[in-house]
Amino acid sequence: MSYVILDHETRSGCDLKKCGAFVYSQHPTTSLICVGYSIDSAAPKLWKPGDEAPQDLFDAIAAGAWVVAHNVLFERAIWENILTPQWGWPAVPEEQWFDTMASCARRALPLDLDGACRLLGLEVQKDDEGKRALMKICKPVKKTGEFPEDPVLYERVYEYNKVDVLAEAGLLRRLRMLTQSEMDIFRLNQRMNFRGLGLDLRFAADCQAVVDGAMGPLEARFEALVGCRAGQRDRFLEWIDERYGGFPNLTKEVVEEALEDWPLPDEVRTALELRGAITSTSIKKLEAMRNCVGADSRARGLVQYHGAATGRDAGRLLQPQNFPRGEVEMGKDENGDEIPPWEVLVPALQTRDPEFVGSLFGCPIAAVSAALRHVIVPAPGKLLVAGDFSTIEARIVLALAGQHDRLALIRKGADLYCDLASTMLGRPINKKEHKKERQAIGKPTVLGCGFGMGAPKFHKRYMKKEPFALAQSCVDTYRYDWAPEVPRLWYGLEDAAVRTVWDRKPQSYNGCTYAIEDEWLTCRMPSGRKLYYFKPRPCKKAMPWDPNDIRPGWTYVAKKAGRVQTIDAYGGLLTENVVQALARDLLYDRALVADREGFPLVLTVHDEIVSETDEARADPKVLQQIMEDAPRWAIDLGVPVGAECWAGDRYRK
DNA sequence: CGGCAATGCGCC
DNA sequence: AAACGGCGCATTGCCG
Repeated sequence: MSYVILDHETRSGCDLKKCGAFVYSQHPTTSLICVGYSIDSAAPKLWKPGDEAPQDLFDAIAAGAWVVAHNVLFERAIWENILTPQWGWPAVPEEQWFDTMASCARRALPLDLDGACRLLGLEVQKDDEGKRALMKICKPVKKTGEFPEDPVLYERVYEYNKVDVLAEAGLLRRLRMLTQSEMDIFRLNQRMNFRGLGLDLRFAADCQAVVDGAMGPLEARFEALVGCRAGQRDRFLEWIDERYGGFPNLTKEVVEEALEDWPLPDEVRTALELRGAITSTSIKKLEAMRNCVGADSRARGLVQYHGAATGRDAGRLLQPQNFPRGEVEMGKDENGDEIPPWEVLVPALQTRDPEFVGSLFGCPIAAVSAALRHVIVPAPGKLLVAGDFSTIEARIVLALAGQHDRLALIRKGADLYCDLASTMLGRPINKKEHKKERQAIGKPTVLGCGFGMGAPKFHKRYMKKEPFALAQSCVDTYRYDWAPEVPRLWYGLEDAAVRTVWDRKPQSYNGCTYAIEDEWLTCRMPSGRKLYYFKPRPCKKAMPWDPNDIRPGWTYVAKKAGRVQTIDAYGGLLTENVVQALARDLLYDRALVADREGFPLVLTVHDEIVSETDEARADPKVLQQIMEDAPRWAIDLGVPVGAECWAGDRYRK
């Protein structure tokens, strides 16, 4: 198969990082510096605006060559919005585009070109000087508003471009493309990114008006009280310390505990409450929305294919995967029926009156925060149809562990949280009469204990105010009574992986097969997909409970918290990885079908599918049917799959 | 001023 | 006898 490596260099007054490739490519000041390309490993060639059209490139594409770039959404946006309309370049069929970033993602490598090449030890020259040259000419000079025209810098950028083309070619040679099933998912991801999410900009402006109206007075009150701005953490801490000791920091956890339980002086309490509203960062999404929305009110390029090593997508730009859920109560209408919060929240915010919003919901900033996801709307004449899988990770971990009794209960319609609480308390628990037991014991234990969390962490995270013994009892119940097969799964996966890394021979456990492939440890899962762990190395490690108990273990290299780190692999982690990955495979198996059968996808959120479709076809029951029609591997594994779906004219939870 | 690292916080 | 994980963005603080 023939392939073309493509790399555009551009300049613009638009901020690519803030606005994303689509808005950037449509910005009037954006233009090409050059296009570098290499056909079938030939030496890179360069096209510059004004040059004759690169006929060899067009011929290769017309003959069906793959068109490959690193972060291909950028190249596609530039091609569609500049090269075709302004320079007459022919359209590239959707199926011909490919992205070396996707190849990196599949192998759990860093997604940036430099980082991936460096970690792989690929011999491509590093061109810092070229990069600096590009940085100098890609933005207008602040004072004049003109782009620098220094020919020396341009020549330097042309060289830089060639180096990048060669680096991408190196990546492609080393990593190759994707399996067919991953290619299908990659293409669905491209479609999603091109469709984008519709934004109700008018409502976003309403929200911003409420924020603007509320924020000034809040800031003024804080500054009058404390004498510094709310963002100045260290100065505020000093101020608190003069009035009340015992604040190690100002994390949410500490502040919440202080507000609830400590006998704070009134002024400290007031200042903390004010600061909470003022420093609320989620409302910055309103600005992000303005920045990355196109002329047609849609924001594109929001979902990174396989952004996490497990295969989950990552969010970009306005990051649609972490909208606050909001803690606005359901009100009741005159018949005593619950009113969905958005039906009150949205009209209230549309008044743009912070005091009115405050009178209904307490803090106007918190109300905006809760309403952020409602800015997402379908196109006129369409509806959002969406749904999520019910407690999917808890179900997958039980299935993978072979905990058949609990799976049978789920199939009979039992509620997992009630069932666990019942096991623990030794008496029947039901959803209606024992809300508290279900919520405070059943739910955290089912969700928290599947991946090896110990009692100390469990206590700290879920029941700080309860006796430690209760936390211990939850953890013990899960491990020894409720799902004893699950700990066996942790140890089984750990043992299989350790043996594979030490002996370099494949080992399986419960349908997961670890093997050494090239520079990776792979884990082939029941879904057929493989997880990758880069540079696995044997190591010896002391057990947490006894520093003298040294056992074989292994480490791998991955990007964590933004930088490359060596990570210690242990059973709970491996289990978590496989379970998260299987949930993703289930999601995309169904998403592909939904997309094909009348529910064009616009977003996925880990266990949730969001589609946008004509009002006439917007039947959530049909989507639910698609989602619950589990693939063969999930049925064989015994995963009970359930989905809850809805249709509506605003995004919601 | 810009880049980088660390931290905090939102989601699943 | 066993340890939660997976993300990105905004902000602060530090460095050049």
